[in-house]
Amino acid sequence: MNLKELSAHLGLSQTTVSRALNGYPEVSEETRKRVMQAADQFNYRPNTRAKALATGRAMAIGHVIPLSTQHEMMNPIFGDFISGAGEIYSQSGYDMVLSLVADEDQSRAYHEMAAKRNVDGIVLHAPEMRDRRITMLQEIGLPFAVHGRATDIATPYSWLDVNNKSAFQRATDFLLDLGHRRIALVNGQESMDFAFRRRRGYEAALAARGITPDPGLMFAGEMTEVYGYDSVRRTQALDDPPTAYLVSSIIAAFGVRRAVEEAGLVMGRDVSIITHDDDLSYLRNGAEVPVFTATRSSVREAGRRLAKLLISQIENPGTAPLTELLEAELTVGRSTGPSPNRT
Amino acid sequence: MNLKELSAHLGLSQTTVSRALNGYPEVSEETRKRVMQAADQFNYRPNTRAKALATGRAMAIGHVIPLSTQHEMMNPIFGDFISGAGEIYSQSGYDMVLSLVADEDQSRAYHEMAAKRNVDGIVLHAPEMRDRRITMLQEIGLPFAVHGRATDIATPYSWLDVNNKSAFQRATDFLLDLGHRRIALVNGQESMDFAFRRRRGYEAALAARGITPDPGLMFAGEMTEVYGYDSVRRTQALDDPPTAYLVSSIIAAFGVRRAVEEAGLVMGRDVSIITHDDDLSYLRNGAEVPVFTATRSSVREAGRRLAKLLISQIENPGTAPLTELLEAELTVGRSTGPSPNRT
DNA sequence: CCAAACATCCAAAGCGCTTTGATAGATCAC
DNA sequence: GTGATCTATCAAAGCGCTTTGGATGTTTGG
Repeated sequence: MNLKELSAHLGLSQTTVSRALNGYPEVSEETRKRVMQAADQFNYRPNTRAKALATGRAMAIGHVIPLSTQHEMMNPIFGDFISGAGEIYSQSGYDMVLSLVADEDQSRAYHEMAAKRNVDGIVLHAPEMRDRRITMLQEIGLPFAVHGRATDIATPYSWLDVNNKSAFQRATDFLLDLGHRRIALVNGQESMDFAFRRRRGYEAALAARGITPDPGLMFAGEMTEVYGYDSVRRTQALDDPPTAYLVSSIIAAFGVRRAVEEAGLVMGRDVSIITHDDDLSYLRNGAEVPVFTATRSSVREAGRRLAKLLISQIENPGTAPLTELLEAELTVGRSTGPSPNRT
Repeated sequence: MNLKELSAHLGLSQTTVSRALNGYPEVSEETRKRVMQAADQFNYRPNTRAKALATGRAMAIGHVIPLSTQHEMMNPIFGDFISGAGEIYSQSGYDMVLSLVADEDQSRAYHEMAAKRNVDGIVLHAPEMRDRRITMLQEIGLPFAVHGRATDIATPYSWLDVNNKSAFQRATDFLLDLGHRRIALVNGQESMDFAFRRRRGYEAALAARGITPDPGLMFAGEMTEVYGYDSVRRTQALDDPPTAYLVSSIIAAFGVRRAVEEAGLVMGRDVSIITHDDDLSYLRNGAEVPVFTATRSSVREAGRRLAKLLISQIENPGTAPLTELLEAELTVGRSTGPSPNRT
């Protein structure tokens, strides 16, 4: 059933039917009601393709996912982010189109999206430190918003980010207050902007107390369970092992806990752990009392907000870029306690 | 730059340019080359919307994700599945559109997708035992393929599934061969078809050795870390605790391991664990020697294959439904060993 | 040398919608 | 009673592409 058939059946012009359905005022209430009813009865939905062509709006938002084997962006947090964003999209009538693209095709992919005009805007994921994709998208002129930020990009753009620096600074402070002095950082890949900022926060807190960061206690890598495990194994073999671990992901934190317990140490007594917690739906941090003390920020909520931000950007073209900085909350669980080395 | 402008610039008709770009034979090689070059130079890409309208093909495939809070389908395996499917889609020129839909809107969502004509086919996720969505899609007449199967649906449809029954039957057999007699099943939600089949496999293996399944050893629930942990805590409190655990997800297996180790037991000696392993990119089962003995089947590969299957279905309408049954491999790791209770 | 076959190209219709510009008829002001 | 204003409707153009059905010139066969 299409517009033509529907209007023929009603004995009205396509114009009138279209107007009636789209809520234009120049249609009598009576006919509008009649049209609505018929549309309902025949389960009429305007053909998206035709509508998009006529209006110039695709009513879709693109997410380009780098499909590299190196850093699997299709990672655990992605599902939750998408889930949050998708919620808003469906509320606002947008579709979400996902493109998985090999790293070397990134540039081509964005240009293609712009030229093919099948999305009204783009969400950029996992920005690196001075991500070339941002300037690229600025040149292309398609609305976009970044989940995260990229240090060293001068021209303004829309983004939403967690205050990673402050979160890790506060977490480090918290451990320092508990008397810990040897604090290991089990960070994500530091070419990623968020990881870089977290390290800055960690270092800033140490510096404020006159402690020089020990390179032997700082790790950067893919945030897997095994990575967390290995980091502990290596540091516990040191002469002066750390009494606390600051971890960038709850998955790695699982590995950290495993290694700690395997070494016969008790978490929260012999060794303290703070992890960043993206509040993933399938990896809840304990029930009533959190297992881990954590810097928590829901990535699903981030998805929701970034979606809103981008939609507003799309629907009000010409406005200045929007930005939003979320503060993570520091929630205390059972994984932290005073340093055993406290004098 | 659109077709009109491009052809004007070339001094050719739109027809010829279109034909040249789409590889039709009635164009001289010389002009084709000229057209190709100009298209390249101006970075011309046909407008998807217009093309879709003209051809009647959207060149997109829809994934409808139930957005229930009850069972979070946006779960860890989803990212990997999508990643595999997306790989094939981009190779074949399809876009992937994701719709997150609340459970109560499922029916409406499918009808809408069909009426709006913005996808050429649909992938159905996480089928329940006699999933109503399948018959619904059959009635609608939009091509679709199911990741998994639904018991008790008579009319044929396209699906791709892991042989869950055989996998869990073999795993149970493997444990029985090692002398285990008290084997716990830590299963997923058994309204899900895959979980139901796994239990059938488990029960079949026990029955073959004349063992009656003990309801006190069988669990069904959301496959979280804490769920795995709790299952062990409960069973180890029994008079006659199990010596082996058969687990439906590697995330739950982490929890099982944690509880086992916390109880002072050694995995692979005092207690054996076999888990199903979806071979997730960010949750690798150990390095050289797998940590867990596992029934393994890559969900990413499943995504790839199901995508191919659906595309073939779309491009050859009228052919019989396609089905594919993947066998999981049973890989031996360090989590299994002879039963300590063996006489 | 002429009709048939072929190789290239083009004008125009059509995909299903929105939107512009017009047209009737009703209502109003005076 | 008449021109102006509103109201409710419609015909037709246009979005950017593909595709049908010619048209034009060139070869080819006999």
